Amino acid sequence: METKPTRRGSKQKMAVLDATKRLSNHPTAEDIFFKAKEEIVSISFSTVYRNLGILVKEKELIPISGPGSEIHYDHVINNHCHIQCRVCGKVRDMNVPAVDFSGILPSDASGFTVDGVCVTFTGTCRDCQVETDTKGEQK
Amino acid sequence: METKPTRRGSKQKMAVLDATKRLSNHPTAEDIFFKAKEEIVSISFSTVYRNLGILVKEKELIPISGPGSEIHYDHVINNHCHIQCRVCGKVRDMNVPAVDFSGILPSDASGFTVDGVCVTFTGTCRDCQVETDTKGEQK
DNA sequence: ATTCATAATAGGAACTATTCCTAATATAAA
DNA sequence: TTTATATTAGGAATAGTTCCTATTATGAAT
Ligand SMILES: [Mn+2]
Ligand SMILES: [Mn+2]
Ligand SMILES: [Zn+2]
Ligand SMILES: [Zn+2]
Repeated sequence: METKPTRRGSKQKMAVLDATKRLSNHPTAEDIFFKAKEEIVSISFSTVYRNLGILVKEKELIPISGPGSEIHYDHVINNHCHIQCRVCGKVRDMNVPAVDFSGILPSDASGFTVDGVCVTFTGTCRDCQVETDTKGEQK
Repeated sequence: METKPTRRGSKQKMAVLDATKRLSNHPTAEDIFFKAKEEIVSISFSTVYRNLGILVKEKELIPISGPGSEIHYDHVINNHCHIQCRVCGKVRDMNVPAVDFSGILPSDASGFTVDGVCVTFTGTCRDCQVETDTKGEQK
């Protein structure tokens, strides 16, 4: 039996993946929407969200959720750590070794089976450190 | 100059903290609301949220945000790790050493100053492992 | 005790990120 | 070309949280 020769990525789906890769700094769905719009002016928010969900399932992207309400997306899918600014919400990579969860037993994990780990540091980015009078709103 | 002898905790604030402690398993705002309601029948969601915010600022509680949309609260405020069920969203403690972030330099952190770290494993809790026919909806 | 200023509350509206729904359109197979 | 299905754009709905406001509780000063 063949693996079904199902439809390849649609133009929109590819635009979403491309936009995420070109933005590269852990963009939000909104960031991705506007970047993808540069390629496909008619693309909708709905389509971006749907394809982000698909791309996460296909392990082309990783979702990063932190203290802020928005989900950020990462096209670098290996296990690494992030830091998020408490003030402006921006997410960057952390240059520290990632936590290894391969040896964890269910007994360590309250009976859960473990399939991943997300290490997110919190702090203040350089832009937001410059006093609170210029309010840090940049991405 | 004295530290202002400001108002102690209100009845509602204490009820919120108490409810969180008695629930103990990383309850959500909604869980806390219903538990606090057992003590103060008139308490409102608004009051629960406001006091949760205050208690977090006062470091009486820690907020835990993960893949699911809801914030969970922990009255155990030392630095430890959690695991969240992908299916039902429940949060439990992880019996593994917490990540130490005290020695991290700004150079490791893309120029951020670091003030905390949140290590959240993901997986499937025991209740949600029993096939997908009994859909795992319990807390 | 009464007055006063202020802190906190209950209730509900507003907000926001995300998901869901639907009719229209694009695509690939037959 | 016809048909079946996948995907889309757009907008409505949802859900968790925050914000607003009139009312009530509290403690200090009189
Ligand atoms: Mn990354
Ligand atoms: Mn805990
Ligand atoms: Zn910042
Ligand atoms: Zn579960």
